Amino acid sequence: MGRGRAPCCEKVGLNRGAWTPEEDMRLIAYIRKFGHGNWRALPKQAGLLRCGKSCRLRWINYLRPDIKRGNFSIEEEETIIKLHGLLGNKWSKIASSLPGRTDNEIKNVWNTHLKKRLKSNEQSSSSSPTPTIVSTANPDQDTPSSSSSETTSISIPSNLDFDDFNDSIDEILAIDIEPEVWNDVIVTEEAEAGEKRNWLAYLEEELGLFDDNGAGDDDNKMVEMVVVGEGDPVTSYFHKSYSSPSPV
DNA sequence: AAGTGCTTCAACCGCGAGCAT
DNA sequence: AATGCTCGCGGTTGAAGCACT
Repeated sequence: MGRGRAPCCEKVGLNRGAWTPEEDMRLIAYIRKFGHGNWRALPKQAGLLRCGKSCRLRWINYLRPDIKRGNFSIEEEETIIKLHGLLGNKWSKIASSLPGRTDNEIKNVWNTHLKKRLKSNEQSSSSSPTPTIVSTANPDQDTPSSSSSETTSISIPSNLDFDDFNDSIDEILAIDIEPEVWNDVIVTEEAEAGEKRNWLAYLEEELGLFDDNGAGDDDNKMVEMVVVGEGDPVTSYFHKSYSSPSPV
């Protein structure tokens, strides 16, 4: 308090809401090349119409390479429950004990799954002689069972080789680009990379990502910007964003 | 098939902490 | 010591997807 909170950004003229694949690509590419010394200055330098806070959040929670995507294992859930019992809503502290997991993700898991489960367990334990606290209701998979989209990730075919695409990104990154001209480089050169077209065709065919009713160029561009490399943040993005292949 | 309600989770908001000046 | 600035955290929101009717 009394420390004069500066507005995180001028909100006018900045994008808000869901990140587009192109924005993700810009952010990833910029951070891979220049790092993120100053979040406030980053979006301008990277040519992003986002506030620094938004960039930071996107990177931390979603794009950084060491993010572990996918559902939480039983062990992870047990850890969360234990640590929450000790620490309360100290999500970042809890997250530090779960490598690859973010505070935001843990918070969501707690609020959507674990809290409810504990509650129902408490209720059932008061009426049942066998109180079992922690465990997912779905032992067949390492996901908490609940409704709908528990299985949000698809399994990428093992023969997919992301390295090719990653190489082209590396080539781009090897070019000494002034941040001011970053815009043009990303959008033109990279978008023209021929091998990406092959990737797209391959992915669409293999994964049935799109129905062919003319989803439009934008949708195609989505995938184009999304597939980067195994273990790469964008692959994680891919998992999330295209988790429910539409039946072809 | 369409409508409605529920669930999930990515993203936003506001605040406090901590560092620099 | 006071002030300004950035970063990180935790709470909350709302769009999208899903299940149910």
